[in-house]
Amino acid sequence: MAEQTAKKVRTPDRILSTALTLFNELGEPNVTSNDIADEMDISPGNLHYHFRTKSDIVEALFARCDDEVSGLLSSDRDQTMDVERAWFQIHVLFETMWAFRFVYRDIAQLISKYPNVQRKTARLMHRKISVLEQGCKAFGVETQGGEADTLARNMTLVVTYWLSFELACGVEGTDGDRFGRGVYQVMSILLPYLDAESQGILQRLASEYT
Amino acid sequence: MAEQTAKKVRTPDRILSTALTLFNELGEPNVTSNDIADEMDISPGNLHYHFRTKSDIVEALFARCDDEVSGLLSSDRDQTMDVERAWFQIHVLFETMWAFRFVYRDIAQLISKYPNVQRKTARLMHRKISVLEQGCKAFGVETQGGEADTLARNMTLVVTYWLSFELACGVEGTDGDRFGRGVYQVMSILLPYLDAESQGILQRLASEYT
DNA sequence: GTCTATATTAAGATAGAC
DNA sequence: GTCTATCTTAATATAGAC
Repeated sequence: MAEQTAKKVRTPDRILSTALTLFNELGEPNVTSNDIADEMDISPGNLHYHFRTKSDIVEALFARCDDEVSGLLSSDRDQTMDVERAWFQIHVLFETMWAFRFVYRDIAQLISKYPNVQRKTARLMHRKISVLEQGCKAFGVETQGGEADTLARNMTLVVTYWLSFELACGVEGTDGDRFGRGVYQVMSILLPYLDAESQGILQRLASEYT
Repeated sequence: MAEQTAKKVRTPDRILSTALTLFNELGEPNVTSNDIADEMDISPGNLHYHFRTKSDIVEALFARCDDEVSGLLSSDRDQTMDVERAWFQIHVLFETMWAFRFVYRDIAQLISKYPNVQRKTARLMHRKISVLEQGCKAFGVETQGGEADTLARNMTLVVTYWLSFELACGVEGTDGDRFGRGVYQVMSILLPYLDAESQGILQRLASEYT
């Protein structure tokens, strides 16, 4: 044990982080298990010793992604809500999704191949909607007539597919501050429902971050 | 020629329509050229005679999809705009996208595999944004400060990814009137910017179609 | 135009030595 | 734990007969 901690990063972890890098860069379907082994300078046999199949790697990474996003959704629930906090939380969400962007890019493909992904994704989507609906209500959006639900669905959709959308539009991969635009795009759905002061804060944040 | 029109549908067309059905049902990456041949009860060799590669089939279908959506975007530009017309046009857009849903489901994958798809998709996205921006302006959304642009981007995003979103949420495939919700979801972004009368019409349409 | 039969390639998985 | 070498399978592409 003491020896293990002293040693370099364990091979299983290196496999996962190398796979994540390649998946993000090239798309999961375009990366073979041999590509991963090559990139790490280990043999395919060795890779197979740690993860019997490529599916195991994908599912491990997906589970990690699901955990991290899930964690973000459950934090700070009893805090008071204001525009700055919302901006910040959505920004953090984007950072995490960026770290696992292959998941969101190829989600349909992953869903059709892995039953676990299908289940967890549906669950997470509904949690996102519900968290954002609470957020909308905290900003005073009407609760009767389902307006908060409609808004929350749109916000969830924009959060989830913003990176895919930029890819489809052919936006260059300036990974630096690419999230500002996305955060604003999400928050702008809420804009007409905010009071004048909050609107001002949102506009200020937008001009600072884009 | 006269003989051809008398005959049954030509094989190349049957290949395309069978491929489209299977791609939509199972996802393009999960359908092999042999699956297509099997489904049609022709031999793989015969299929290959008409389309040298599977890529050729995919690109032909994508081009057709691009053409149809493109056509919808350029129609009726000088007509006056009202809520009912907008609703109808977005509904037609959904129907076409539904007919080619494999394209939108696996767009990232297609983009990374086919350079043509990348180019055409980026172009189409920008046209969508621009058409919807004109629409927003026709409904009186402020043109200074880029509000119309922000709204149009969100609407484009929701139009484009609504079907993927429902898939990810685990919504059952009730292909009947599944578009009403989507159309409302798109139009709801515009809702706060409409005058009272238009808002009423939109709400009526929403309750009729969902 | 359509078939049968076969070749090519590449991904994924395994066996056994070190 | 790691390697080399090999096997299986499946997708795709081709050749040549009818």
